[in-house]
Amino acid sequence: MRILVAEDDSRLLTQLDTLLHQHGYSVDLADNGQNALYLITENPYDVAIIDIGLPKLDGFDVIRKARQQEVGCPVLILTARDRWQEKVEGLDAGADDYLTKPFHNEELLARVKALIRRASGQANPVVEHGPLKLDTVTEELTIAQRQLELTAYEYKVMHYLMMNPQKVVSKTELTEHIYDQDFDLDSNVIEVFIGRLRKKLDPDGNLKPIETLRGRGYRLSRNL
Amino acid sequence: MRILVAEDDSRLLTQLDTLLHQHGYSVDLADNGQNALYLITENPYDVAIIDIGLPKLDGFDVIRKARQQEVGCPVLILTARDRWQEKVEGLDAGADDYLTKPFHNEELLARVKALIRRASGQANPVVEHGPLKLDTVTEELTIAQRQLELTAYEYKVMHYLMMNPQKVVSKTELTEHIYDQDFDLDSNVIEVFIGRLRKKLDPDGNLKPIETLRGRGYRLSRNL
DNA sequence: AAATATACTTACGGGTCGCGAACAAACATG
DNA sequence: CATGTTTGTTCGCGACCCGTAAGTATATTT
Repeated sequence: MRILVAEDDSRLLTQLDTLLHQHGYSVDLADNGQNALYLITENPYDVAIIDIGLPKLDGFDVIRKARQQEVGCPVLILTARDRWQEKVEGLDAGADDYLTKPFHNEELLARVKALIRRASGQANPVVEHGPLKLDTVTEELTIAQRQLELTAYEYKVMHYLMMNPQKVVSKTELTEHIYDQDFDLDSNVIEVFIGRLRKKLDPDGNLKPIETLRGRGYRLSRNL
Repeated sequence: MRILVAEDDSRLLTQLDTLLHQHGYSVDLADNGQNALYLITENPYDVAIIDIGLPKLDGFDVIRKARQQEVGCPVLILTARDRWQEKVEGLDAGADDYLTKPFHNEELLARVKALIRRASGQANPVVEHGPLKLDTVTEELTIAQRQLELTAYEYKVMHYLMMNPQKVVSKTELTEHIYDQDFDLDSNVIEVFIGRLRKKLDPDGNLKPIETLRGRGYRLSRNL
């Protein structure tokens, strides 16, 4: 999952960067509104965290202009505690949630997770698809009661697939959501991870939980 | 489905080319207005994506002159962000939708898909014809609940036929919509694909879902 | 009925794409 | 700093898909 963070206080910016990285997100950063707007229109983020008091272009405008251009990604705004009225204006501008500074890391993470879930139409933190069960809180994947040990990136791939069942997910799409800005799109990492996942999910090779559609992408098998 | 892209920024042009190719469209390119106008009057595109700021002949003129010559194909115009007022003039000139640069790839694809659907009078992403059901999101075809595995080109042929039921579709028409400019029209690929489709759709040969009208083309059987 | 045109079938080659194995690099851990 | 794990690259093999071409069948015309 890929997140945009727009915040001008550089201390807080790096803090958010490391925090989100630690929790497995890919992060792009902006320290002013112009840049934030550019990034959010150019890349498919799963969440954007935007401070209201940004230089060059304030957070409200970033959101409004992004929404004008039909950017659908969930937006979480940050406001100073003594400016809580701003939350109303922010939500009007098209934000989805807000948080007043200062905040607990856990609080932020929880909101982010909630937004991602809501966006994918999953109210529940446990995503199921046939015998597959993915608990997004504990990051555990089980297949037919058998629990699997996934590495961080294996988890990311699986997570994205489970969030988009019944859909053909191209390798580019996966790459764009799992890595940040500058990553070589011609790499074959995705193929490698799909391979590793298949081996773990289905060592004997009779279930075929991940289907390949030549030239188009991957899809979770519907008959499991 | 075949698309014309008219854009003078060569970076963006190639980006659009690859993006659309990745998603299974045939693409013709123009980097100036004159060429764009020539191509759009000469070929049956399913969508045209036209930048307003084209050299030699601007996007407005391309659209106006094309409409004068009764070119009916849906047009999506691209405008710079700070020129978003142009959208009004563009829509007046005969465009069907607009998008401001920069934009999300996903956004563009969504618009293109919507235009194609709208043009064929299909509001719904699932096209049905008798026992045939084609989901344009997952690219899955089912016939009487039985799901078929189609290859990329088999899908394209089927898609075009389903978008034009009750109509005789000639081989040339199919070729023109499925391939781009330089493709040998004397080839018999279409016949081959029709054959492959028939075998998959109707292995026993009693339904005859695709009829041949000798000398004129093919049509989906109306009594299914 | 023969000749011709059109469509269908089949088989094959070229090329692309995806997969797996092995290796290298980056990172984490003690 | 040494060791083990995770991540990402390279490369060769194999499978699949596309398009061609040649031969066969079926319709249409003469």
